[in-house]
Amino acid sequence: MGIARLADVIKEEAAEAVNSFPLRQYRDRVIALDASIAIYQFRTAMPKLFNRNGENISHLQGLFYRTLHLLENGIKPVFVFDGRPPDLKQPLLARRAEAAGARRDAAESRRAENLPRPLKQDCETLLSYLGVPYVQAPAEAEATCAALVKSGKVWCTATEDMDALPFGSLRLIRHLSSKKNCEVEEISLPDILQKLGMTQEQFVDLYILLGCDYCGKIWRLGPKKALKLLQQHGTIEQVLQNIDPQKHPLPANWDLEGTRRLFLQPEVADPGRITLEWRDPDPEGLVRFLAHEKHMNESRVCQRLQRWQEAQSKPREAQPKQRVPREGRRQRKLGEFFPASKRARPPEVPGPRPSRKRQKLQVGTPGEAGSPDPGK
DNA sequence: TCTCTCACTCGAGACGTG
DNA sequence: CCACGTCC
DNA sequence: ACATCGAGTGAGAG
Repeated sequence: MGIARLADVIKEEAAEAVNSFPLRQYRDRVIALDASIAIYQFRTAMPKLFNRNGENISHLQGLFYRTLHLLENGIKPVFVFDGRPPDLKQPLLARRAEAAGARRDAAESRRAENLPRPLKQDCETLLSYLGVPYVQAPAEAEATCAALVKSGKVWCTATEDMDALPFGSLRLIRHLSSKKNCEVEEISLPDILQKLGMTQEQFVDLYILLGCDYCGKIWRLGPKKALKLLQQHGTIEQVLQNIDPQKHPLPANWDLEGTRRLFLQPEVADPGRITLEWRDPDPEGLVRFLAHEKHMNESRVCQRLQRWQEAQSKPREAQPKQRVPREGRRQRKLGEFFPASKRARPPEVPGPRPSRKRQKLQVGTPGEAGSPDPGK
């Protein structure tokens, strides 16, 4: 909610903290993604895709395509799942549920976990077959993403949500999708703090004044004034002593300390106890799971996997100079994806299998030879 | 008059083809 | 390169 | 087996 405001403030007052880089610069970088947000977007924002059992599989399709796109660009993604929402967020969730209407007991039972159980399990299964690690956050996913960045295990957080910044994610990238453009917007937290002349604590205060999800905001105190007053007085308490309480009433049940603590000492997964490993995607497993079990269009799955494979076998695209030694890449042929039996295939598609020869997929080991650091 | 805030609406992903 | 229709 | 979230407008207050 207050996210747009923060984006505006940053663009206007700390434009130097925002840079655009081509996606290629993130080759070999570990990037944390908020899984719940992505999945929810796939599920809601899209023409819903139903398989023959009437199950909505938009999230699988979306996650499959998007993750392969990242892998093709040499990115090492790690997905972070939301845990239990903090108590301070309950009023907001309740309001949303109420606005949504009808069912409050359903909302009640759903409070513990954001995503329906089977939905999440499907995604975890898919990620496992893709060889991509995922992390279960105890609370807000953004908080754990930030902790992973701070620990150095992860290079940056990829999200459209600005929450990661007050949580302390040093780098935040946006617009990470497979658009033609391939330009990624990177926001540097240290640069923001330096340009605004603020500490992280003051930045959190700013975020609170802008109207974060965890507590109400002060009436008639928008981005411009909030920034100016905070820079002038240092803390929200000091700001409050310098504005007219009549004109700027505080919201009810305003837990300022609790909200600050939520950002500054959030409940996160311990990065020290997390090991991130990436394996090659398992094409056979993917076809089995997506096409046979979940009834995604089989030829589409295979086509996409094949494209991924071809991209693997010629990594020269990114760096024409540095050639990956041929020995470094082990190539192995896999059996046919399609089991010899054409059973599950209803004859509705007359000629869906044009080139049989290309159905053989090869698994290549992604070159460990990395490119030098991206910007700064 | 201009700036700022707030309430509202709308679009949203990835692919292949032409 | 873009606009458009399909994905199940 | 349900409803998200931010960017972009327009009205109104200070």
